[in-house]
Amino acid sequence: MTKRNSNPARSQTCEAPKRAAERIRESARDLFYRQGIRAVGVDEIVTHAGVTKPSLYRSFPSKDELTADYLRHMGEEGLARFDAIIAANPSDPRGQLRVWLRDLQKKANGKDYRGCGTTNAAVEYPDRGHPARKVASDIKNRFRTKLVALATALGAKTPDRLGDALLLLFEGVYASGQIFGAGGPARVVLEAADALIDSYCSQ
Amino acid sequence: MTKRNSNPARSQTCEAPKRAAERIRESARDLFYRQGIRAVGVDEIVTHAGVTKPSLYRSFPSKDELTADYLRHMGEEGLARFDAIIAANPSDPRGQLRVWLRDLQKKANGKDYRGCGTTNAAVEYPDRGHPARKVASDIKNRFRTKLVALATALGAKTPDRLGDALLLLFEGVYASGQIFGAGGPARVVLEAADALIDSYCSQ
DNA sequence: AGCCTATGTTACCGACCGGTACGTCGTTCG
DNA sequence: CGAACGACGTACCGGTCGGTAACATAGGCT
Repeated sequence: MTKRNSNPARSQTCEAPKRAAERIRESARDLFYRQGIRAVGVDEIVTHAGVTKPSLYRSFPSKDELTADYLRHMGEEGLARFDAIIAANPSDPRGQLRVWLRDLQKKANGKDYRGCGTTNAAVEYPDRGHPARKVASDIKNRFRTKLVALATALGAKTPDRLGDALLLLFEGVYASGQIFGAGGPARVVLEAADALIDSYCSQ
Repeated sequence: MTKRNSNPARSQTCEAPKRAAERIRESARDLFYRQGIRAVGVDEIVTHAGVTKPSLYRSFPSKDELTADYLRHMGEEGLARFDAIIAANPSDPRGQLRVWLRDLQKKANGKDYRGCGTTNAAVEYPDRGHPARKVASDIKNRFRTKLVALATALGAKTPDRLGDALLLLFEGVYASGQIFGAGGPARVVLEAADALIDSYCSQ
């Protein structure tokens, strides 16, 4: 039996869907990221969440839409984290990037690192009409824009190109991190980024 | 291994009745690469190949093994292509890399580019015990070694690190190519590689 | 009280999944 | 010739997939 929660603060103003939907979101996020989206069935999700299938389909129209929701949440969170690091180190763009990269590198060295969930979703759903793929593309485009802004702050001669070069590095860490694990190519990302910055900012 | 049983008297060339196994291989490669492995069922493969399911299971013990075979063939081919470019431009390592990169870039600009099938397979099969994943890891390790050799030829101070930096770039092109399509970050890979080489080779 | 909303319970659907038992055909060769 | 053999197809299996219908229950609200 699932334990019943006694939630005294029951306001209808925000987030009326109290438990089930959120538990499903968390479970889906966990399972989708670790095992891949197509590899996880809805039965596994509801079991992991301690709810039942109808509860899932009351909150989400389909598995595809649940997937899109998963990507949306994770993507917005990632972009917000990026912004937070930017805000925490004002007027030091190189330091901002370093913090972000070191953080990424640390995660990429984790035993069960699985790369970027957004990129992975794009791999699993190549069809550009798929709801999950649309969200993934949106997130990636916005990240690309942020990197161009960062490259501008870094003083690049061609910021859009430095931003793209850095994006290549990021995607490289995502992929190689999950393929090679600790000790993989991701170990050089800091110095590689420095090399790119120096090259694009020198005159 | 498939049994060698071609009859010399019967076949003028291995042409007219293309063997079922080979048709299956080709179809699997086509479908797996374009749509993803988990997205393609064995029924779709045999239909596309114009054969029937038992023919598949006579040549391959399981879908997982067919997948491993697909990755093995594609990977060996890719590594051989790399070697061929190296051999075609002796004593010009930078030129070798440029040829390889320009070729990759051209493919990455294709309308339905889907990145590296090996990387994609690793994304779809995170379990390191899976036969497909094992093949993928092997191919990637060998590619990494080749890049270190190239970095050595380029005269890098720390060839293993330049090789890894270049590998990050490659994986970046694979991922961003299929996400952003033409006009994506892959457009800067040539100059980014040059920047990395210069940095790692300068003293 | 009586409703409303969110959830659980059970049972079910058709489609598709990977995989197989077994029959058939055509060639080869004693 | 005709038996043996290797290549292939027909038909089918049990399980799982995403998704749904119908009904029960429990608690908060007016």
